[in-house]
Amino acid sequence: MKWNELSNENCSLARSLAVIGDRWTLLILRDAFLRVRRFDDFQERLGIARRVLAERLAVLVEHGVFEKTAYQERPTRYEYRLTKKGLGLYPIILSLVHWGDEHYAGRKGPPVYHRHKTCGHRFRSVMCCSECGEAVGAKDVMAEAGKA
Amino acid sequence: MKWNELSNENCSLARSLAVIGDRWTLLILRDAFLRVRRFDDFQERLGIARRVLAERLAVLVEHGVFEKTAYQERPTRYEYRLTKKGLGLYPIILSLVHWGDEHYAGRKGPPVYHRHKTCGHRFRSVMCCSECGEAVGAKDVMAEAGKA
DNA sequence: CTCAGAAAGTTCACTTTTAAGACTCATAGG
DNA sequence: CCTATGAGTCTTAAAAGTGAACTTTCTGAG
Repeated sequence: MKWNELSNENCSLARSLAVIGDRWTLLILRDAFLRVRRFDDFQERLGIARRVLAERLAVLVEHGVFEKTAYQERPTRYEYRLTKKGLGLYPIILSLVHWGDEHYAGRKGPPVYHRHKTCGHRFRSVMCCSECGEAVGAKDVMAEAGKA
Repeated sequence: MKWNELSNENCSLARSLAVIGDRWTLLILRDAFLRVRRFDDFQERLGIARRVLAERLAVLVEHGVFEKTAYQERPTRYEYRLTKKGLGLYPIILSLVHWGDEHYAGRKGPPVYHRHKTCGHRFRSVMCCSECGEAVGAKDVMAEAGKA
């Protein structure tokens, strides 16, 4: 299978991966959630080849994950901001961070903590059921075929 | 940056990606959560090159995501089962599916629904705060440096 | 005016990774 | 013996990634 055929699969996971399931893309997104917005900042923080960064950003803009807007004229300079759709990726990012925290943090604990502004506590992300609000684990879920 | 240097980064997301952030790995895991366990079954369902599949499974076993156990002797045949650590990846998978459902499902709706056995309803995964239980969005979170 | 510098890319010449598909090996059944 | 099954390995060919230099459009300093 070629990478771009992935978006034709009848699977939401595959279709998500076609957009963000790339080595660099998730690191770009991580930095975006840390408010990095400019080409050179991404490039320098990640050490990514400029060609690859340009291509990934273009894909993400095309898919509406980032919005490319000028932050100054003369010379025109652009920045990349997460759209609403892009912000919707946060659970994915946070789940990845959380799994890494749990299994790969050293004795000093995880490199970053997350504080929930609303309640004021440091927290972990927990996956919950939209209907009953309880925490959900892999064993509590049954997959059912949809119409598509 | 080379891919294996990723695990040396002081970032939980990068360390997770070093293990599962690969094009194919998340598709393998998707199938694993659908109870696929054998080499040929993975290979056939995914259309992945056998060499790549063998290599990915080996990495995942090495990292304790899968456990490789013989399900018969003479000739010895193995199967790959998710460990507890592997089951912990479910939130990542489900978040990816959910984002795909939300943005790439056609008019027929998503290809797969998930039912919460405990409460009996079809549900979406919602990311919640471990402390107060409320739903958490990107804007509600503040990152704080840890000691590591 | 000229020169240096910034920001956001492009282009080029290679390396490294990935992948497709044939091939191997051990064993079982007929 | 012949074929089938499961779980891989091997060989090439194609795709992706890399680092360095180059481009374009301005600004500000000397």
